[in-house]
Amino acid sequence: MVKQRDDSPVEAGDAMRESPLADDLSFLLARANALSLAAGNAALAEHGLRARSYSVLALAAGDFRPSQRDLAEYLRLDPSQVVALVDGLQTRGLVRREPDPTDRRANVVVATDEGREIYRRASVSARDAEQRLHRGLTSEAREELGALLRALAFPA
Amino acid sequence: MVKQRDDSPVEAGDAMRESPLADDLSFLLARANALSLAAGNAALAEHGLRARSYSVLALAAGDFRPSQRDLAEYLRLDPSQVVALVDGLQTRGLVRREPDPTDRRANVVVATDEGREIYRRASVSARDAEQRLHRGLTSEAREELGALLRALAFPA
DNA sequence: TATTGTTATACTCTATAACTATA
DNA sequence: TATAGTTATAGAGTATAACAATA
Repeated sequence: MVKQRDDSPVEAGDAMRESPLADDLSFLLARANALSLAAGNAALAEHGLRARSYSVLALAAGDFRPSQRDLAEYLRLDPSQVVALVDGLQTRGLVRREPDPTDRRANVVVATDEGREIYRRASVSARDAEQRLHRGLTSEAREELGALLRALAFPA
Repeated sequence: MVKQRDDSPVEAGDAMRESPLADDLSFLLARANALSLAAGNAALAEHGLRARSYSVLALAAGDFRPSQRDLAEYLRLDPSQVVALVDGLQTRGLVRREPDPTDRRANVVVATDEGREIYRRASVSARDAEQRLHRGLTSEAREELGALLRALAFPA
């Protein structure tokens, strides 16, 4: 994420619409992500979460019983980063490490009842923030964007 | 960017296709950006650049004569980060700070001849990497993705 | 008074290597 | 031999605050 400022994020852009970067999908992706991450972190702050801890909590609150390795792969984090994220959530009582009965090396990360409740509330804030950010798009456009991003995010 | 691993980035995803995050545009944007940034940085490394220095050089190589402030706004960087980026490029002789004749506070950042040449070569590498990453999309899909990302990256 | 570039500082995120206990 | 989790460390990126020169 990049520093969030109060002024409009455009301004200089008006003069640079035809910059060498204007058609660069990597640049557009990075800038869109920076705005999205800034808005997401701001919305999650009242729940004591950030984007990464929120995404770990979201997966722990589902029915997948992901191992830490699963979390690392899905979230594109190094396993060592998952340790710190799970530690933080576990200290707050939002997730538990449970032994995987089929593999004594592995921990399964599951949300506690409180974790599920915090996740539920945080997901409302996150959704609100996202809708505010994407208010310029029709619901069809959002749908299309999701399909295109899924193709990039999870290549065949 | 997240650590780049040799194995497929999917794996855990197969079991989590229907995770609470699977439809989260912010998450998809973050994951797609992580892959894009990793590929971009890898492609730019042989030119001694990274995504951020490349984007500064790209704008300095255009016809805009951007001030450091312009660069900060367009790239969503703090002005203090631009100082460091321009310092690095200037030390390598790829850009110059020129006084803005209309505002003695401001520097205009322009690419040197060598900077333009490095940029030209780097842009080929960047384009190749991007095409490899987006090979799953038709050119119409890429066009559509660009339009949607522009709407998010540069809100009205 | 406000803005441009700058310095300084702290924090978060990313990347790598090595270790242990299991498989 | 390989994998899951962990520890440690370094480097890159993000966020704030303050200052001098200029508008």
